[in-house]
Amino acid sequence: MDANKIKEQVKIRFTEYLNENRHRKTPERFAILDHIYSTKGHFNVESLFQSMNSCNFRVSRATLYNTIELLLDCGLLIKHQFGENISQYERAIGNENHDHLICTSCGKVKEYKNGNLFTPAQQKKVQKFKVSYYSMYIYGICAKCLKEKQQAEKKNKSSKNT
Amino acid sequence: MDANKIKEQVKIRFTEYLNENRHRKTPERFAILDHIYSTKGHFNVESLFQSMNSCNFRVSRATLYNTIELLLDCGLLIKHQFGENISQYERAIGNENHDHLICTSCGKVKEYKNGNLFTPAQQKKVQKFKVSYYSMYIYGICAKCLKEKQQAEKKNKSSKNT
DNA sequence: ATGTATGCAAACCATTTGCAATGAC
DNA sequence: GTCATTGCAAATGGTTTGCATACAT
Repeated sequence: MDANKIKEQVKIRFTEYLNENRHRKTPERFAILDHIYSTKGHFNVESLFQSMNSCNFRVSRATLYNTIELLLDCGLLIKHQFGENISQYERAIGNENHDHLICTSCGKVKEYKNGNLFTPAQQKKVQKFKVSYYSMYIYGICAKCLKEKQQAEKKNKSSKNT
Repeated sequence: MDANKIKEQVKIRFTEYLNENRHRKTPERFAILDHIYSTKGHFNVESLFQSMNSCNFRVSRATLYNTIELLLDCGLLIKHQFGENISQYERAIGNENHDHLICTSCGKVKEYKNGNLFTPAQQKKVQKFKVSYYSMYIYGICAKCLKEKQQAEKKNKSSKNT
């Protein structure tokens, strides 16, 4: 039951994040996190909305967007935009890092697990997939924002102890 | 004047593409291609619209979208979506392949030219940029679409000689 | 009690679509 | 002359926003 271990871990991490940032620990937020970590593949807001409502838990789209924002911010969720105008998401933890093969004709996305060894320039055909170009996106925090964030945290902590 | 050489080349390639696909060679299409290949960085439809109209050439947004579609299809243009809901584009030829550093806080995008040597897992700090995750997107044509495309081409050629 | 989070509905805005006029073939 | 392409304006649809209500603190 590795899956449940991961669920516990991410719940702890999310709780910490909410505490640190003075956000409320609402049932909706934890339900959404749990639901997201119950599947491995990509999803979008609409499919998550359908899936949650039909299954057991009633949430509004607004809350989904809101919570997704938080999960992105604390690094538990990854956002993708594969050319379509619908944002795709996937859980960040317990998913090995993988490349994405995106067909520019039909838009289908295949995952391609290959460690970090893949160098597209050297290898023009992958799994019967004709590569036309590739992009490496590295998401993170730039120096300026990091500095601001650290200052905000410092301020936050000092006011906590007031 | 390497830039002009590139402009010539892409113009030839675009002409070939238009011929092959029985699309008309309108002045708008070539003006847009030329304009795109006059700058190196990222742009979006709005900025291209402003830039073209203010400079010299009057085009509608609809035509921009239309032409961009063609340029994407024939591999002369690359489309990016960096989390925002505005699509970004950049010329595909004469731009060395580069990674993109995207700040998840302020949304700014920096280019990071480093051949294909960069392995983020091994190197967590790049240029004072705190990496939280990365994605490699490989765009191309999947086997199914490639087959369909080849069949369509065959059909196209036979009808050409009728 | 206080004020953040939720849910609903309306607003937003990049992109797409419909259609009459234009112009490439 | 024919029909794809253009340009305009309206429609679309994912996402955001405003606000009254609910509920975590």
